[in-house]
Amino acid sequence: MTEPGSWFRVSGMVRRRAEDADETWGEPPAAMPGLRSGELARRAGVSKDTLRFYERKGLLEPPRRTSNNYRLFPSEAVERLRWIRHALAMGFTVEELARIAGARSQGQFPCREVRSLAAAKLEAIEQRLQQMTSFRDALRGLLDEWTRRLEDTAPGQPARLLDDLAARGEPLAAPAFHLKK
Amino acid sequence: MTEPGSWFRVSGMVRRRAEDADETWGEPPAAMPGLRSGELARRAGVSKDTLRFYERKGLLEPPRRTSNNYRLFPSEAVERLRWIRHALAMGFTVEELARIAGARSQGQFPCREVRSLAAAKLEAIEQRLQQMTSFRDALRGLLDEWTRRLEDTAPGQPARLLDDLAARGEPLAAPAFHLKK
DNA sequence: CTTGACCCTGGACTCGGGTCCATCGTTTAC
DNA sequence: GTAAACGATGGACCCGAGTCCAGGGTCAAG
Repeated sequence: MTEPGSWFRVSGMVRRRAEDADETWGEPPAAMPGLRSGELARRAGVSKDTLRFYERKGLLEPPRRTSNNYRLFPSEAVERLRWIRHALAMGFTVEELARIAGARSQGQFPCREVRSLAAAKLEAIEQRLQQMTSFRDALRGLLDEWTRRLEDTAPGQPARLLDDLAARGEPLAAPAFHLKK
Repeated sequence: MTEPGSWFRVSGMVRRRAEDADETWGEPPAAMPGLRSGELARRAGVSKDTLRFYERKGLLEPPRRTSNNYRLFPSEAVERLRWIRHALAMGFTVEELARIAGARSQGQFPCREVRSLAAAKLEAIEQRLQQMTSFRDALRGLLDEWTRRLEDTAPGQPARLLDDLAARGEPLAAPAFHLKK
């Protein structure tokens, strides 16, 4: 179509500004004005779809586009994604991060909110830890007993292990944590 | 619309069998042949929908029906639901329970499987606990630091708390646990 | 005859954090 | 000129454990 190196877009659309010099294929140049999605995805260790997802959710602000509508992320986006991933790992939700990111892009620095959010997470996690710990203890006890019982039971015979569960009073713990996949 | 073929309700009603004597309203009679869904749901502390759900999933075996197609559960179902709830709380999945229940209704007693499943759960939980614990420690440390930093920062000024996250190496912990709802 | 309490059904919806897909456009290499 | 490799898009789909809904049937009492 148009020759590489000096290409105009048919009607109007004048490209060929110095900045765009690197909007071309090949190696990611050192002083490139930005990263395309694939590149960013690779560097940040997430999928391109995830990038789009974050963008939709307002967690990543819409990057500028090259003339052919490709996303061109600033290289800081890599860092941004790092903290997104850390924060998610911390238990922040995408929505919370979106709020923070939103405030930040409004020029605010919602650090106090961030901190109180984090404090709340800590709280939640402590609680969860307690639950899980007592749950683990109960489970461990149960297992020990089952093991003993199985030793006394001929193979193929019922040991009715599960009935022990029903025998206990309330459920061991609230089913409040999801073991993920 | 009287589903054809299911429990043939021909032109006349085939009611009035001795067993159906109690299929009537009012108090749950003492020696009733079974519980209707609402009653069971209430006694077991789950919703009727949940009962249907468990039934669909093979976790509860299909109860017999009264002549008007109402479910009539044996009263042991209450116990059954107790262990279901306990087991779910333990981290068993519905599917696992369905397998166990299936084996059991085949006349097998998969106690050893049950135990090893439980052992796996314990394992998973221990792991999760470790993750969460180290995560909590990191988060706590971060919070402390943030607090200190905020004290040194004028209100409205950036403290860039989140940047700390990105500064760290790998994500604090795998985002492997869901904090539920 | 109506009201209200109870029951049935299949299928859609929920939540969170993405993933997958079909279909399309753009650029480079053979 | 044509395939390969990248990019874009909206929308459907996934997991798990249920919940909710619309549209019906059944029964006793007033």
